[in-house]
Amino acid sequence: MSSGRYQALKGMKDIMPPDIHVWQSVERKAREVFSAFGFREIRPPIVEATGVFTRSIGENTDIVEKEMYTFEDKGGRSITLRPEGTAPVVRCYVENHLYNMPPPQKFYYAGPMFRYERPQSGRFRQFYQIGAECFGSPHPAADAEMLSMLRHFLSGVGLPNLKFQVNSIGCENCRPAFKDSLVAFFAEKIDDLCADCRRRYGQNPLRILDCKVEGCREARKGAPRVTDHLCEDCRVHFEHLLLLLEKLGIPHSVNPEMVRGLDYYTRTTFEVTSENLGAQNAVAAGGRYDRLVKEFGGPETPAVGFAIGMERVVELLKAAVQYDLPRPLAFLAMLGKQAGIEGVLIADRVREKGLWVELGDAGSSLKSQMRRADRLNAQYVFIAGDDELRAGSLKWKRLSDSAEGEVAIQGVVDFLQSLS
RNA sequence: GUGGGCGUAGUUCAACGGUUAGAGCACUGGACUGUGGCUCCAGUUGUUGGGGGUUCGAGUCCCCUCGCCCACCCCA
Repeated sequence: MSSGRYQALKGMKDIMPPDIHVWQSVERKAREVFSAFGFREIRPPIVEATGVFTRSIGENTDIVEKEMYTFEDKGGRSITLRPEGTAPVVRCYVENHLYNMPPPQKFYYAGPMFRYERPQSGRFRQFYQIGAECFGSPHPAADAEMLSMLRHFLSGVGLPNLKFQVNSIGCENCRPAFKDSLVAFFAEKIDDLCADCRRRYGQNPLRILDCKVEGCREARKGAPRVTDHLCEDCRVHFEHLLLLLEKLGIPHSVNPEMVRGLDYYTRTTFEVTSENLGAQNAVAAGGRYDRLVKEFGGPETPAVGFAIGMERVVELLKAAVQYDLPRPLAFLAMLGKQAGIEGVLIADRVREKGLWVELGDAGSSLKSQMRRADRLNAQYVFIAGDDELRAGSLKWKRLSDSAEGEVAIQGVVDFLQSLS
């Protein structure tokens, strides 16, 4: 608002109380659930050589073409703030020869990503993802495990009713043929397509399938469906995955029109969406990427992963769940210089036990200290004044019901420990 | 990159082109000299985002600019 001072950059936000407590609880839940599935944390750098992203995400995707924060470092190297988490993890996996460990190797990460886009509801230039990657298993069971883990996380955090959509976009054997049949299908309808789709027709015809323009919806009726054009292996893989999802009781729908924005996906892709978000309604998304490790110079290694959009999860949770703000166990009001010294010592002993105590200002009135205790929502107020110090004890008051009592100074720590 | 909406106190918002830009909440103090919340009283808070223009006079109208929000594109 004030224009002369510094502000956070466009699309970047300070995450602070009270929201930070929601963030922390989401992260805690992710670690808990992912650990139960055998995933371990990995923390790659936030900046990578630019090639890590251009080669994996795809040269003519929007991310690479116009959304990356790319700079030159002082040595003239092109470096990029990571726009997504999978490529750095794959780079790490290959660089550290993790393919020599017994498969599958399972990792998760959490942290900021950067994309230079126009911000809008649910979309930021610095945003946070929690992601998971599983290397070394080609089986549909691995895909199912990822989706199951995602569901446990979401319902564990308080979002049990989100929509799961799955699709299979085939592999390098069947996708080219499918693309060809799409191109053939749209060839005679090209005039009915919107300007964007006419461009997509040449670049990435799959994208025409999820265009929202009415004319394009109409034009694609009767278009060939990926799921009808899968090769035998891909078809079996997908059907097995669907069977497992059924058995696991994960409500899902197959959406043959779902397309992902990154080039590296093979076979399974999936997306979890919410109707309570805005236009950017994907809460989490992911899929299988069986060729990426090899492209990074490792051995052929199948893999599957997903990423969760933190601010979207937090947004939904703030609307759905009531969070209790952390509150101090006790507030120590002090009156006069002597009490001011004694009080600091008492509080120090209590805090040593890990209990939250706030100290009042010994120079201000008891009334204002009480008011501060109330605003902090402290459970107990302890009062240290001349009378109390002479008697070697403190008065206490419980703010919820105004109950009062006395406790020996020597016994304050025990007293508070018994309360917490 | 394109389109739309909005910028007034810490915050939520008022103010027909016309006096010194107001109110609720919040904050500080008091009524209650050592007991919070409720009530009452008093007090503090502004480059009306910034710059230019029109006008006797601009928070209000016009232009530029910056920022925020929403949508497209795309995505988590």
